[in-house]
Amino acid sequence: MKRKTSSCCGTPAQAGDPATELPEQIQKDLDAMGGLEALAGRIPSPDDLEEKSRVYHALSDPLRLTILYLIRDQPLCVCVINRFMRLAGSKLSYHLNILKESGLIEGEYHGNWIIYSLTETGQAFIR
Amino acid sequence: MKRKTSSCCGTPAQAGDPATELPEQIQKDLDAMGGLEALAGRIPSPDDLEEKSRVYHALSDPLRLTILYLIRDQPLCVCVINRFMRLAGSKLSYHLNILKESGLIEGEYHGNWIIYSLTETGQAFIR
DNA sequence: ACTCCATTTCAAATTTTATTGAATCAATGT
DNA sequence: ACATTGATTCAATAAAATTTGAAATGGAGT
Repeated sequence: MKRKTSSCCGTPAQAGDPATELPEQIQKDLDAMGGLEALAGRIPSPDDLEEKSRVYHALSDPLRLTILYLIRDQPLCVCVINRFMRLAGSKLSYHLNILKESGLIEGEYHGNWIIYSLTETGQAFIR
Repeated sequence: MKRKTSSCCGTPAQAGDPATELPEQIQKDLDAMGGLEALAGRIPSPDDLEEKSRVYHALSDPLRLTILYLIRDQPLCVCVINRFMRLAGSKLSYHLNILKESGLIEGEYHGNWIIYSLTETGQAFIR
């Protein structure tokens, strides 16, 4: 038995397909902004998406957020940070590294210590 | 052999400990803002941290970011979203659910379709 | 009631992240 | 040179997130 309307989404639209049925408001909005094709234009490049994801991932852990808030107003060495966190050194180091790789913090050696501070990017996220 | 200065960070500070040695700028900044104790005050509550983490985690995946950008300017049904994403239905559903649970998007049934749109929170993140 | 379709839910398999403890490295003071 | 301390790196393990495919749900039309 042949159906009156083609499926909306099961397969990509084909040249000969009858018009797709969609909820009317969606259809209206889509047309108003240029149709399906125009949608693609507002998605950032894959590289951009990767970069954003990396930053958000770094922010997605309570431990790491705590570190960021700790050094929000003044840089601190790892040892002072760990007065609060009370973590295994290697664990703290692991999280500091994720924050560093994502560009949210930077570390500077001062003799025996490494002093971590927020980068400009980091400051933008921690208010 | 007894050491002249106690360790900075190996163990929590004790009442009788001699003053901790720290890089001078750190020490100065710490004093200026009220010492170690004051630091704790600027860390959000555990609940806040969990909530923030959840939102950032939702944002930490290129697929999910793509979805957010797709519906940035107009709500879309799952089927239109998947015209672009070309994912297994269950996979798309999984990611949509993470975005929904984190409060970045919301879905509304319209007959056979579910129309997803950015929440206010979602809009704040996607510009 | 039955079918069709959009979408979700579930459980198993896979992949990615995080934790642990031991080992390493670099700077400092003796 | 040696011992000490702050911090990182490494390899193994544990835990969490993601992917997959099959099955279930629920609305709409017949």
